[in-house]
Amino acid sequence: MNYWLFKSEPDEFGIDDLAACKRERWDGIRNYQARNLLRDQVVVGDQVLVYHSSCKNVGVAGIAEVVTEAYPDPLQFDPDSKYFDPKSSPDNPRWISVDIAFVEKFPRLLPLASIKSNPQLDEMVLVKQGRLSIQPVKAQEWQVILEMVNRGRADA
DNA sequence: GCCAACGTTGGC
DNA sequence: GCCAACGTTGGC
Repeated sequence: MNYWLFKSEPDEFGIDDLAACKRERWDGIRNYQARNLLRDQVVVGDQVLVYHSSCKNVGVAGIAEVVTEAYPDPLQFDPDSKYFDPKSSPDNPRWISVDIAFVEKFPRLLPLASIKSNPQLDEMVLVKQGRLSIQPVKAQEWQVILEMVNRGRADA
């Protein structure tokens, strides 16, 4: 079982949307590094930190679980979608998706600033290579993050 | 809205 | 295959 961090823009689709629909296709990935991780390493049962980016409060908002293998992202074939890719074709799809299911919304968002200020998380991909939209998370990093979230819970 | 970091494209 | 130009991401 692997741990990941998936980025979303809460204005488009955030943890609350996932909590409401329980399960959703994670689509629109248009970066090769992220695509390769989805294709080669993400498997059913993997745990995912849902991260909110490009918004007022950036940080980790909750947890989801991978519930399908990678399959072609249908948006790449839809001319009306902003994720349409004219260079892709159904017999040789370029982009893929997985489905994820809602697990938990944190009582409080864990801000990026808190993650950056924790020396135990210095090596996180989020800190070192912030732009990648699908990121591997080490088991140890996952633990540290959950501990930070749980401390916040106790304060609440 | 600015800007740094990074990814992609395309000419050569 | 290099590299300059350009586009995008995303924190602040």
